[in-house]
Amino acid sequence: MPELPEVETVRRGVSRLYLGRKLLQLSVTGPRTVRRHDPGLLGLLRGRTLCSVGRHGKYLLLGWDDGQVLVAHLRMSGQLLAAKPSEPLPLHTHAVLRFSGASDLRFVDPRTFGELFLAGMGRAFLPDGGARPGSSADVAPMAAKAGGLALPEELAGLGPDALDVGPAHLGAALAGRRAPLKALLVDQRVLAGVGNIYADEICHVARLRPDRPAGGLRPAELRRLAVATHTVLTEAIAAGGSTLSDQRYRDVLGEAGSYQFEHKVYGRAGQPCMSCGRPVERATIGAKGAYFCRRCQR
DNA sequence: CGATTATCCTGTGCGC
DNA sequence: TGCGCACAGGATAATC
Repeated sequence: MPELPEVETVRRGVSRLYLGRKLLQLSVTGPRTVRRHDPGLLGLLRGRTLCSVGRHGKYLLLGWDDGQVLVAHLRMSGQLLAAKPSEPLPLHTHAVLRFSGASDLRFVDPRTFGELFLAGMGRAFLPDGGARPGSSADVAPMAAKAGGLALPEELAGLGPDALDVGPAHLGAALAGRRAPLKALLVDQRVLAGVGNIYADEICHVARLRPDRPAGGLRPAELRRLAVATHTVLTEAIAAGGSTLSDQRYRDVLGEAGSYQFEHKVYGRAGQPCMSCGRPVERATIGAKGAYFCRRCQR
């Protein structure tokens, strides 16, 4: 469900409601939600004060006053919802953060693909207890920042945040690649934050077919792609993200987004293209549905 | 190595 | 109305 605009909307809500608040208790009931390390380690956060709320791509980074970072990913169906302790727990509530002077923050996730983990806690719990290949200090993530936080080592494989990429990065990352353009837009190692909805919307604004071989884009097309990426994501954030018909995505206060009303192609197969009127087509790229206009996008 | 697919889950909507 | 099936905003391990 949540892509960059939705996660950014959640980030702003968490920041507004919980920044500077002290965590009184963190309870985890879902066995799959904290799976990268011993769930009991989250007890280390008790008594800490939230001092930064960052984001890189679709990952939320909660920074605490002792330097710890709690990472959250909502995957397909996760939600972070503020609620008073007295309100009944929704089905599929897997974790509850209790704060001083604020509502509880609940992690609700029916499909259980989402996860929470404390950054930097993985190494000690690897079977061999040793260093992982490719994680040596000389290739450590350099100056990458996400809301003032250094990027945790677990996220070192991510590309730059999609709001930070320009034509130069895209040109270098797509050069020589034969995979469809859309497949690389949703590849988090290329750029972080774009998912299935926004890849289609970006391709439409850029007037590029999602099935174009990614390496074949000309300089002018790469510039359009970079501008479209920034424009679409920025406008989607301004609209509070996209809440589809299943109403699954909600911000921290339970409010729906409105960018779904501005979708040009996503989910609109057979309906007229907003630009030219030709019916929007649906193709399959990387086992996912891809929507585009054959006339407007080439 | 790069590109494709199979898998983890629950919920929903569609066709029959 | 009810049932079975396909599919869903993602990431990643396995396979070709």
